[in-house]
Amino acid sequence: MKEEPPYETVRQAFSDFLAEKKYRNTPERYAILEKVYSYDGFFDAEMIFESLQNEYRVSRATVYNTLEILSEARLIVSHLFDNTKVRYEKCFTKKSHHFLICSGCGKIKEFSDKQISAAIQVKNFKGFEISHYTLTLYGWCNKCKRMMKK
Amino acid sequence: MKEEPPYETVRQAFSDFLAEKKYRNTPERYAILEKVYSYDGFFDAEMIFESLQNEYRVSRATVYNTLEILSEARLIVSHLFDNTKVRYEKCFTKKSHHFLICSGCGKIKEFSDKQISAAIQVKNFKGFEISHYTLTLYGWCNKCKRMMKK
DNA sequence: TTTGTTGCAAAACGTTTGCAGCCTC
DNA sequence: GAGGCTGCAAACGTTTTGCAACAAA
Repeated sequence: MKEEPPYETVRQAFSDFLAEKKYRNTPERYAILEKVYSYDGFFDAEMIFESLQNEYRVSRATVYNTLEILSEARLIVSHLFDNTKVRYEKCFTKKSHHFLICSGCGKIKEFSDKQISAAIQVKNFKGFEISHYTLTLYGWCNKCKRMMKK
Repeated sequence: MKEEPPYETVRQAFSDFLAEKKYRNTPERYAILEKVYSYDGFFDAEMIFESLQNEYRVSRATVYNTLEILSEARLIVSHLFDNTKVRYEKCFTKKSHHFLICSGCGKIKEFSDKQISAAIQVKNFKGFEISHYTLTLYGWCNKCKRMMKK
């Protein structure tokens, strides 16, 4: 599941993306990219904002703006598991995201499955070019299933 | 894609669910169920609240509470396509929801695919019982793809 | 020099909560 | 009668906005 490229590659990809889109190179954007890539699991806008406070002066507005750009660049993906806030994870070029969510305790587990990926990749939509996808399975873990029966 | 049961069946299923969970039968809950099942596409909490105002006195709190119960009962499914609000659709016993979303214009299209469904149903997670799932494919429709290149 | 980007603070938005009173069971 | 459920309005937390100042190109 871990095939992370060296940070320099990520930074270069971001730089290329900014150039291509004619967006400006600002130190804030690179500071946020670096922070973002220091997380291994999910993170949200507030986490990035807070943890940058000690090292760099950035506003919330810029954090939100930059996370948007990083999503466009597909260097991160956003997930809306519940309605409380947007959560992100770095993804570089990863195209597929598979989750298992327990409706009882809300625990989120990532998984991967070659059969499923293959079935999805094979599908061809005319007039639509797929960039990435998310599959979310909802259900009940054993622990919650037991509790439900009581 | 339309295999909708008669409304009486839905109402009965709801009534059974309430009984099973020892939730009370209130007129508000049935009024909301009826309104919910009058929509063919997506709806949100505010839409239900507003359109009930003319016929019935219900509070927003009750609408939110009832939509939660209807989700538990799996008579509706909730979707978080963007971070603005929760959207619902009736679903009765439908287990799978497949969407195509254009990252340019945000248009959402539903589709179905037997191969993909089969690959997912076949998967067996020990210690986890799947109730339903959502597959969301992101990409670019032709129109937006063209605009992007300019 | 132009104008995209920033920080700041206020505002917006959907949703949740606390509480007194109501109505199922 | 007990307590789950209701309406109401205020509160909440995340995200967006407006604007003046700044700095990348």
